[in-house]
Amino acid sequence: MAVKIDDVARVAGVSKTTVSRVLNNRGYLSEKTIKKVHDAMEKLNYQPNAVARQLYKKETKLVGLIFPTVDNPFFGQLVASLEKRLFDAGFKVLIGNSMNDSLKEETYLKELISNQVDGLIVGAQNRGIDEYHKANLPIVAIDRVMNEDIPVIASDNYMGGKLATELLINSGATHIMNTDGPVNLETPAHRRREAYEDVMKKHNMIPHTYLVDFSWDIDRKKQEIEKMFAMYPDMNGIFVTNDMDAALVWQTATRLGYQVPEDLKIVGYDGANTTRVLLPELTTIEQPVEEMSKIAVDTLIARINGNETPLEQIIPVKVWKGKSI
Amino acid sequence: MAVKIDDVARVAGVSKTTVSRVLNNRGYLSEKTIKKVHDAMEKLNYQPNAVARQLYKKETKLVGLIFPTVDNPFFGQLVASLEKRLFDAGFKVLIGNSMNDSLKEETYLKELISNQVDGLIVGAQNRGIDEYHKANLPIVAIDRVMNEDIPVIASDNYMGGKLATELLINSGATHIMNTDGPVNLETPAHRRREAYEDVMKKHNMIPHTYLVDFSWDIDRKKQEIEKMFAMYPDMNGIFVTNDMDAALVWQTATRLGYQVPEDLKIVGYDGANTTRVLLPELTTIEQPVEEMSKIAVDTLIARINGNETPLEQIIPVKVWKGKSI
DNA sequence: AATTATATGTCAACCGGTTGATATAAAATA
DNA sequence: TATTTTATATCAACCGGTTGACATATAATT
Repeated sequence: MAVKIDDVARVAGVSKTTVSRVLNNRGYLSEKTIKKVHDAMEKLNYQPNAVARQLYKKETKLVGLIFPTVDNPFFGQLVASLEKRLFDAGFKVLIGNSMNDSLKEETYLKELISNQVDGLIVGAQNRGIDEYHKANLPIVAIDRVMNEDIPVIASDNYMGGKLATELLINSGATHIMNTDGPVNLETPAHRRREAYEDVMKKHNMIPHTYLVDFSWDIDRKKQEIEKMFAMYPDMNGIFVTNDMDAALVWQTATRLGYQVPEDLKIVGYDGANTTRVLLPELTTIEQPVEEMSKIAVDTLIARINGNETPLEQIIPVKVWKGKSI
Repeated sequence: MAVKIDDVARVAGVSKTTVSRVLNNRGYLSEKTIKKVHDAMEKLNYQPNAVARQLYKKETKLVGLIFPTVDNPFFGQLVASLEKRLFDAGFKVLIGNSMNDSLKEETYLKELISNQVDGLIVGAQNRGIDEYHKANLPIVAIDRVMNEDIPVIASDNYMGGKLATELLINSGATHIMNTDGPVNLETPAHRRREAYEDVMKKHNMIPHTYLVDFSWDIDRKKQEIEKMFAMYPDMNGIFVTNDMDAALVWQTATRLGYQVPEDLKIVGYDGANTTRVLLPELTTIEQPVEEMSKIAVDTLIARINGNETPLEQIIPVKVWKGKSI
């Protein structure tokens, strides 16, 4: 049977209330009493039952994270960073990997609410989950548009798309493609494509976007990319909307006999830690993961404390110079 | 104010107990009553308070994961997989990234215990945390030796080290190095080095292991690897204990003018999803992440249910054939 | 000596569910 | 018709902390 506060009180020879006072550092306490209580806790190896406290306090110090998966350089780094910052701010993290499954995302949302999380940071990409509206809970979204009153943190996707396209043009590419996820998914990431289209038009080039769905598995992606090469044989530059796909494009290009960057120039997007170690040659647009994470956590905590926060916070991106342009 | 069970009872015109019965599907209930209650829950958008239930039931359906970080291809994939399997088994996941910080690991452990998790899966690499012994809790360790009575799941590290070294020898390398983490850390991963040493000796070669600490940052690692190249100029083969480090070795080699695999043959370890996409050219020993994850979750659930489990479960590895040997 | 500040204790209510014991009404059986 | 069985609902205690109200005792200050 687990040690409880009454056991500590008995061993320390004080009342339950006094032990609770020591635990919460409230009210008048003498050094002697504090020591007695601490000794008893030590002796019994007492760990207060957070669940009991949570029930009374209506505060769990838990934050839920709902993201597609941590098995991805960008989301892995983002979640790791969020977790660290939340830990430093005294929160524990309940995690849900929704991986393109609306039902799973909805289930997670319900369970997290049921577990009384103090707040939620959401980066999953599913649609039509109106529970978020009903959830009377502080929520912050990363790179995702949700309800009007849910603050969104995003990298400067438009600037990123613009930089990427300009890099390709300036390095001499003339037939430049773009990849993007499904258009009907309303994410700020689509601004990358908008910027690509704007820049292309400004340079009197015809934009072509090719669909590569985030949820496809590797083999499916490889097939589709191969199709793209077949459909657009003059392509000599491509802005790929994330680095994992960019790696696949590069590999396919090599397999088909293209030299990168001579025959094909590639620019990716994300620039996560892992990618920069495993594939530093890939020129890419680096998302400010640390800043996004910091602002997301700060914003969430502000909301939890009932403070006003901006509804949209856009953070500048950087170019990682590889050897693919 | 949140909706509670009494509100549902009032709206449905039944008692609190009846609502609880409906929620838990216990005792005699008429169809009519069930419908009334469901309608009321729907109408009020009721979510039961899991914390209250947890307090009474002494069961949280929470599992804690303590791992170094999810910002790493191997751990990211492993955690994603564990999370998925635990979710399917009805558990939610509380995550702690301990990143080589014993104090943080200990803090996590205490908080997870305090949060009454039903079990723990640990893959962190810190030493001397005896709280695990005191924790009267089902625990499973992945690739880590802990208490005698805590079951360990690991890939066949010895076989992996043997395969890696033999690959290098068979491809013609004659001066073969090995990297490993600190020796004083008792992890099953050291069996890779033991195998390397055994195979080298068997072939009448002198084994040399070079320390690369998992906790060093990228720049530090790069420096140390560069030092290694300076110290061992005849090196023409190397078995690197993880793929991220192997990528750094490869890059350093290229920078110093080595051709891979002509001048230097490299074999890594881990073979995670992300690595195989971003750097498929790296020949590596592939850990059976999915199997390890499955066995870890099955073992934990068995322990939670009070069943006996094997104390050590070793899972075979595979070779991923790249172009680095 | 009277007043105030400090230290500690007891008690009971509370947080929001769960559940064994118990009551009541309807249906079945004697 | 009386009694037992079955179906359904209610009551109150409980899970393990926290907290406000109130009592008491000692120490410090006026």
